[in-house]
Amino acid sequence: MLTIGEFSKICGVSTKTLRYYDEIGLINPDEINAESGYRYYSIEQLKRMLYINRLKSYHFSLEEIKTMLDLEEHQSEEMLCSALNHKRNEMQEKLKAFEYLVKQLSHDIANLEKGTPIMSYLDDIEVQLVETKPMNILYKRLMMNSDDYASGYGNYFSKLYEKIAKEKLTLLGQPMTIYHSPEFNPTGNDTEFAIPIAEFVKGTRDLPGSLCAKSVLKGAYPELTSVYANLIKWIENEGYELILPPYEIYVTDPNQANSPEDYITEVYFPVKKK
Amino acid sequence: MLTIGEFSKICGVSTKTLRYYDEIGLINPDEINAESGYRYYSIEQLKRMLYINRLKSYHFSLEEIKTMLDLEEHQSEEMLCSALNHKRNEMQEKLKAFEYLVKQLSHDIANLEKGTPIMSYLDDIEVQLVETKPMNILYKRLMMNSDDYASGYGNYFSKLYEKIAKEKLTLLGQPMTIYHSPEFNPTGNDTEFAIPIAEFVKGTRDLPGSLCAKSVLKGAYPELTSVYANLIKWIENEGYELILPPYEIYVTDPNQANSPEDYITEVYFPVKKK
DNA sequence: TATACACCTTTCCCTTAGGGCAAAGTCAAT
DNA sequence: ATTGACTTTGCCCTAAGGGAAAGGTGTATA
Repeated sequence: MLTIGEFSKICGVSTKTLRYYDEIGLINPDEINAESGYRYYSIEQLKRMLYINRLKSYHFSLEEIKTMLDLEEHQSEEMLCSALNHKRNEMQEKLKAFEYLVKQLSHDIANLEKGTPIMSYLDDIEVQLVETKPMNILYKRLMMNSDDYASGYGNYFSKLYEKIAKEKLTLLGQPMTIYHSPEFNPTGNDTEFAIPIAEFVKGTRDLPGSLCAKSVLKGAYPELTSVYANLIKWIENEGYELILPPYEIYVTDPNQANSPEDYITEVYFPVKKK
Repeated sequence: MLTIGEFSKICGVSTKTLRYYDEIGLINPDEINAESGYRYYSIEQLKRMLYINRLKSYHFSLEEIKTMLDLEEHQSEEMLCSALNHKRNEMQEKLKAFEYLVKQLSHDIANLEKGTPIMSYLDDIEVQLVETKPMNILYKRLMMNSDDYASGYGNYFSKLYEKIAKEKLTLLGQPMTIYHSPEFNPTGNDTEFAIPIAEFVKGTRDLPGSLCAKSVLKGAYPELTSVYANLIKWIENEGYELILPPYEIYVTDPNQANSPEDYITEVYFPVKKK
């Protein structure tokens, strides 16, 4: 039998952690002295502890680890396997996010070394006034929550494209998103996905033309927030007001452009002079 | 002037967050109505808020962001730059760690799909009893804390190699680490770096030969914990006891082996029958 | 056998970056 | 004046422990 200190040194975990794990029932000492309250661990518990350490290194929460250990005992290996697969996908997403982060960070550093302040790109976002023509759009409008935001986009557009293909409709432009919620940003919930087409069939509507404040973003979608912010600022400063929901047009096809930095997105704010 | 709700929607940050940032002094509203306590933000504050968001996306803590914003005002761009560079290195480390993690996770999944339990490798760590010969080692013994653990290793060995080169000594084996602290694991603090050589010069000592329990690890260093744990278990089960500090021999040169999975490390526990 | 000292116990507060809820006050439109 | 949307503060909660305090144990040594 090992004292908590000995056990802790062997598995490289602090005694504090071992007491905490005892408390939440992740790993209980083999024996607890009834009088002194001293915890004693057996050498056989090492395996469990090392297993916990490994799962922790995979970024499972202690709660998840606990249920996985329970799974282990019920020998349901498929569920364990699916949990691991799920985590792997999650980690691969994070990996990609980190890669993008390092790239952008390097970009900002390069700029700063040239003497360009990091946020100066905000001043370089150009806003123009344009007059848009009315369009006939095939649309699908629904409430989005931020959960299905990432997966939802491609999904809804492909449904629209599917319909266009099946019914042999005539494509007239790039896909677009119209934000009806007052938070006109991609996590807003009342969202309309649309594609301009020629035919006036069921499921289409008119998108009226109007005077618009327009900005073009060349870069990944997270930057869109800045573009929206900038447009709002511009509208306020120039004395305009928003009269219709704003919309984005995805000029580059995400499936086709090689990297997020090359995406081109146009943002339109239908406005009139106050 | 914008209410907190309007400002929050524009920059995609919750009102709760804005109140918190006000509290910690990260971004204070341009104006606070003295009677109602309502916070009002100006459109000019957008830039600062978007800047904060960007730094947050780089995994800076709010504390760090605060000092960086102060730096900004004192126009000390070098310090800003160095902070960014430091963070980039940190993120690149994390990126590498994530890559390794995904690889190992995939490895475990593959094993599990073949029906091999994840921790079964523990049972496959072979322990042999060997008789080691005494060696003459050039050594450097010092207290390590876990901070300089990662960087320290290569450092101390290269100093030893430097001495061997300068004084034209004769190399007789691979580099090794001897753990004098009772926590015989790589974060232990009383650590001795050593390289076997032929000459009995100053700075060398005798490493006595003895009966040893030995395991060989093929894999990255984080796995060493398992090997140590396994050796301790084996010693206890077989009725041996440790009589001298354990040591590791790095059979593969980390600068030469291409990836951490190919590292070969031998772990020795000098023992005698109880 | 007494004592010193290392080790163990529990309890309480603290950490990050906010989220959730409640009670009460405020703003703007009707 | 009222309604409903918005805002205020205050309090408690999160995950995974870390740190410190006050007191009880185990064991090696004088």
